[in-house]
Amino acid sequence: MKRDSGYNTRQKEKLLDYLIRNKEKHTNVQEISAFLTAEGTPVGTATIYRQLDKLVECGKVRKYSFDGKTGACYQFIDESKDCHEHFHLKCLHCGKLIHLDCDHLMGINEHIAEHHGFVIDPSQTVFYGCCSDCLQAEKDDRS
Amino acid sequence: MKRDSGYNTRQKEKLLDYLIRNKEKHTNVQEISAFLTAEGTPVGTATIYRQLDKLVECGKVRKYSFDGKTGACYQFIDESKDCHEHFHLKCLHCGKLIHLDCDHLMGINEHIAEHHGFVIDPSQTVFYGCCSDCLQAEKDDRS
DNA sequence: TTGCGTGCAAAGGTTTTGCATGGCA
DNA sequence: TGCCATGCAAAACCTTTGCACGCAA
Repeated sequence: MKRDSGYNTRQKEKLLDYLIRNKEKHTNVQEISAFLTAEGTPVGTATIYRQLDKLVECGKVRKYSFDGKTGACYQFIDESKDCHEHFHLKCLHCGKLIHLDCDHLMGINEHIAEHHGFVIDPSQTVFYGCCSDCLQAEKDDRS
Repeated sequence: MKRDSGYNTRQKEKLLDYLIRNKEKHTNVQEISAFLTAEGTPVGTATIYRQLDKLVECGKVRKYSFDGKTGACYQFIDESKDCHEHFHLKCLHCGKLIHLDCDHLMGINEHIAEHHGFVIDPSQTVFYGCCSDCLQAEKDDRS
């Protein structure tokens, strides 16, 4: 993981500002671009991609790509939440991201490291599936 | 999930044949196209996508979207193998994809369903981290 | 004959890249 | 001043779509 070297530019500042303000949700390049343009401080698409790459590279932002069609999602990593210590669940229906603090699950790391020689990076790993709300909604639909 | 209705065409046959022959690995449209072309029985890209969609639709093939850049991966579902869904490990360093058949890990599903009300879709879930080869290589680098 | 399947090319969308210019340190 | 960052446009990719023609049933 690289360090956050580089110049401080208006674009970089605006982008980071937006990401931090929206750290509780996933966002994407289109959204960022639209917002910054609306704010009167537009930033070129290429620049957004390049800066996001760096932020991902130095561990400040998490990148999710689960569907090539909709494009990648990005989210600022809230240090105070200690996201390296737990897994994430993402609902494929409503897009909700769930932070999962569970000691039982953290045992997965050890198991896989021991039995499969593979070291998992929880901050990059997301379980995809369907959350309880959406399961309930589906059930209601059928009845 | 739909049924496998439709005509039997040369293209469909060739595609399915390729998928079955390579059921132990993930493949993608580019690979399929290249192979069929090399075989002297080329199939149009659009047709491959359309047929794959149908196969996914009727549950014969699983589709993976790891990261938008490399495009989606497809794999024939081997019914006979009692090939329950398994998880995948993807090495962030060398990009290797590891299929992980492990009963212990499948217990995760039950745990999360029971304790967290969330139903995981293993076909969409990938553990990211570092494989044993790359861990070894890193160790060697440092020494 | 009917209507789905196919191939081609074009379109769509996301992400990357080349290159000249701009701006931080 | 020396680089890195930016912006624009073009390119690169993956995937979908429109349309005329082909082919299975």
